[in-house]
Amino acid sequence: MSEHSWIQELLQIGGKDGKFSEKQLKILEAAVEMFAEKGYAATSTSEIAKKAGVAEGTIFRHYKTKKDLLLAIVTPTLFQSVAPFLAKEFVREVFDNEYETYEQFLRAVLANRYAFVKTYLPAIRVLWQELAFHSEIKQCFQRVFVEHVYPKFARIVRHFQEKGELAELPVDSVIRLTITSLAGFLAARFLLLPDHNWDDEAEMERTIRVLMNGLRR
Amino acid sequence: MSEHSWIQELLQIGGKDGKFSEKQLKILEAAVEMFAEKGYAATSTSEIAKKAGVAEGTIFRHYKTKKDLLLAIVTPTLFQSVAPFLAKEFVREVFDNEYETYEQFLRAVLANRYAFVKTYLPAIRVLWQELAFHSEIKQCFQRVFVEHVYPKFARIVRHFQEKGELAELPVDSVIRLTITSLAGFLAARFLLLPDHNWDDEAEMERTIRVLMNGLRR
Amino acid sequence: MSEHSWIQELLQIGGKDGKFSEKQLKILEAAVEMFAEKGYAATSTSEIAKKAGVAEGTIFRHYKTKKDLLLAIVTPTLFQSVAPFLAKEFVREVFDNEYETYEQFLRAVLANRYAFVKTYLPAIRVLWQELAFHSEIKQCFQRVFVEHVYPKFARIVRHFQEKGELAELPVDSVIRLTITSLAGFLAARFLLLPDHNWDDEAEMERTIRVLMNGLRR
Amino acid sequence: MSEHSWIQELLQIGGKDGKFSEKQLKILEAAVEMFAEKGYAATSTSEIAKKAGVAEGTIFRHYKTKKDLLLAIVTPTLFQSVAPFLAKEFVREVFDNEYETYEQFLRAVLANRYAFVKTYLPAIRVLWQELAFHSEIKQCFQRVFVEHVYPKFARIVRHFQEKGELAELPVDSVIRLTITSLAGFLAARFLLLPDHNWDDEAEMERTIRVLMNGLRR
DNA sequence: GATGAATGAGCTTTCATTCAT
DNA sequence: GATGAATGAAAGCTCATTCAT
Repeated sequence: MSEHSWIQELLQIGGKDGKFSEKQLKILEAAVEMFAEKGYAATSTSEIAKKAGVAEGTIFRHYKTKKDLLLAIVTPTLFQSVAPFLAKEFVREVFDNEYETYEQFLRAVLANRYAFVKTYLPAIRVLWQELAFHSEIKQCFQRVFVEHVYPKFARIVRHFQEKGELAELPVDSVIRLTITSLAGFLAARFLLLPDHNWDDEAEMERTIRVLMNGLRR
Repeated sequence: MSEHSWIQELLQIGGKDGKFSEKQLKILEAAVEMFAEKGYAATSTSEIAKKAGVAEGTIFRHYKTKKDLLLAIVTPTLFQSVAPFLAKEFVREVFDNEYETYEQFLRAVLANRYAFVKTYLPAIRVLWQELAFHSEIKQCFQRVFVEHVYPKFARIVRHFQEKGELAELPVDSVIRLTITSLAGFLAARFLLLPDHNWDDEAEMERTIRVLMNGLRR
Repeated sequence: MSEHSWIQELLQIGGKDGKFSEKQLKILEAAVEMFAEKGYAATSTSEIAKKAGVAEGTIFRHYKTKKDLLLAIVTPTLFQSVAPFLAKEFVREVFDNEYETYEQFLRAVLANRYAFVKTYLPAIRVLWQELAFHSEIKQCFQRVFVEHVYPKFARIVRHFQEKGELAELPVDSVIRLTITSLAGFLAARFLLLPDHNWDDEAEMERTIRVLMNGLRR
Repeated sequence: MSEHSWIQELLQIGGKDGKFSEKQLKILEAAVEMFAEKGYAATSTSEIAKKAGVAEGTIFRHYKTKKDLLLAIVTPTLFQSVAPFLAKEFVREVFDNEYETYEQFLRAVLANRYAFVKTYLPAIRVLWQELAFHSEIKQCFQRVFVEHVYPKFARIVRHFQEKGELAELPVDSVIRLTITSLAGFLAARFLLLPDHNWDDEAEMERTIRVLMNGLRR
């Protein structure tokens, strides 16, 4: 019946299946699209209601304020954005030699995040834009990064430095350079020049190769 | 008398000295700060007027609409952002062996753009945020890039590929990787983690080094 | 419950009964009165709202712009102003000897329009004033006149010229003189000197008599 | 030097020659035209200033308020509108047999007022429109009518009733019917259907003829 | 649970008017 | 006398939110 499966998937980080009614999904879908296109502040709830095909009041039955609606979109997106690092089995996979090299690890991460961004682009746009203006979101982002992403990432980097693959640069710098490289590709690919004629496979390959040449001992 | 020299400098891409009155500069300064902090759409003209210490009507005497005020800030910022590539002597400097290596060239560009971003951060924030929502700005940006930045950048890259310094990667990819690396550093440094304890000299050095290791033959 | 029957009647040229809510009628009534008193341009929507006892936003829920509110009043008034000539049975009545003479016909028309103006005076004032400034209204008026009023009026005049009652003046002049005489009386009576001590019956009788003496063979 | 002679003539009801400066005339001319086209309330002083080619402040140097500017146009126009009846020699001319019949008298008045309206149409439009909204103008108009126009007109009507030319209708009705007929022609000719293909001579002749047929004993 | 009319605060913009130059 | 930058009140209109149905 529902056509909104992508929204539903994005929002269901846990197993809360069936939580969203048909109308609710329409509202969320309409909101993501309009927020991505015009920005949160420049989108009116009446526009969202019209696009979603519901009455204005219906929005406020589900979300007490317009901002709640934004957070309902942005918070799950934020968590999904760093999902691999939240997964319990993730670090174990690295250390259990599922990835023998940092390069293999990068390749896996990039492929995974590429697919994620491609699927959920509008929601990511919204997150990215509004991050700058809403301190709750920014703080949430920083907390997640500091508590979950950074420690695991650092262990992985140190692991491959000890294995001799990576040069003895400061761990923070390696992380920063890595994220910048991968995110830089995704930003260029999907945000800045989405209409450019990209050879995705090749460009990802080059991105990894150049980065690894730079980072290797 | 005036304290707004930084705005004045930013906006005077040509030699239009003395063009801005005291009140106009106060308006522009207040607008940049508020737009950077809360976003264009979420900032009201009455807030700007109050912060600038002028009557609301005064804003509209100088800028017919709120959007005109935005463009008065964003357009010069956009041009200044790519200013080195607009300068006539720029390419000549490269080919006249002012820069013997791509690495030297990168170092000069990064130092220059680092200073620029540091000085004009709020205006750059505004440009960066609103680029996504206003097609006129986006188109202007793309035109400037395609007509001025890209061709010169490509010549430089080819020059150093022919000299044997750079690997024979596609020119577009070299440009993309270069911009991503430098802009990625600046974004991390000034936008994402401005409060982190950065050792700017060292991190810029590492950024250049890793990138060059990646790009070298 | 409702006290606004006159507005409701005026606006319901067709059989759209029950179309207007209580608040909508209050808005229309307040608007007609204020437009008549101060003119459209000099009346603010906040004044209308206050007089109507509704919030200002409520006006704009029903009428997208202030001008739409004007047109909602003026357009029906315009049609009602020439209503007799729009009625399908009207011409037949004349030719079926319901009126044996032009004089009888004039008497009927004048009595009818006298009652109309007396009842809907404020709305007619508004129509009359704004006709001069809004080309849409003027064009609508001209179209209705040329397509509906003039042809029927001309047939009637020719009919009584052929019967020998009216002199062989140009039809256009007869129509012009007739309308000028009747409308002139109504304008003097209700617009220019409403406070004068009028003997309406006698003055209407004189108006008809003098006009007919002038037009008769 | 000046091109504004018509305005100057209209405004100089007395012999105040040379009273208006070049700029003042430009302001008045621009104001009349815009008030006639859009109405007093819908015309801004800045529009007038732009059209007149002067600074906004200059208007307020000559006329303390926008309303003063309106009155500076409307008051002279009002007096000129009934000018014949204000002229001292006017009644004497009638009784000294300069006009042997009411019909001759009407013909003279109509020709004179026709020329006046044709020359000063925009100012008359303004007077006519604003009369309805400004009680000072209305009162001024009524005072002039009651004190100057009506008594003289009444004497003339009685004169020709005594001479046996006019029927023994109430004097007020004769005056009303006369004014209505002449003003009705001028209104139709210049305000309602200025673009119609008028044969002015013939229509004026018919107007007089029909009216006289109606009023004659 | 869903609706949409109603609200009133707040938005961008315009305006008549002032005043230092 | 003329200017036009500056004003701030008020204009038309939009908006997030409420609530009776």
